[in-house]
Amino acid sequence: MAYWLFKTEPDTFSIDTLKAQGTACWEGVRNYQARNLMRDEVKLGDSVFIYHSSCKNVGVVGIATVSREAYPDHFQFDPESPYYDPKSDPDNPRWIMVDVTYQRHLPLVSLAAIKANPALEEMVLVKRSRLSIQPVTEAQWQAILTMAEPG
DNA sequence: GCCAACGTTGGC
DNA sequence: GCCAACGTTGGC
Repeated sequence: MAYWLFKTEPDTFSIDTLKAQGTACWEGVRNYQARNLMRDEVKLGDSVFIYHSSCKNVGVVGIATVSREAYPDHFQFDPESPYYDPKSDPDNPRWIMVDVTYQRHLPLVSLAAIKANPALEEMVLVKRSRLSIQPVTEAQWQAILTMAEPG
């Protein structure tokens, strides 16, 4: 069982949207390193922190689980989609997605709080913030849970 | 809106 | 394969 952090811009897709949908496909990942993680390492039943980026309150806002492993992201073939990729071959799709299922909200654990916690200084979020699909260690997972729900 | 970090593209 | 130009991410 592995742990992950998935970033989303809440103006486009928030934890509340995920809660309303229950299960949602995580489309639009267009970065090779993030794609490779989803393709090779994100497994059914893994736990995921949902992280809101590019908004007023950036940070971890909830938990989901992986409910379907990698399959082609059909938006790459849709010219109307912002995720359209004309260079992707339908016989060999370049981009994939996974499905996630809502578990629960957490009280916001802000990026500033994460950066201020010495136990989290090795987090990918802190060291290499731009990756949109990130591995989280069990220790990091527990540390953030404790920050969200002390005691 | 600014801008630093960093990923991608394309000429050579 | 190098690297400059360019585009995107994302915090602030």
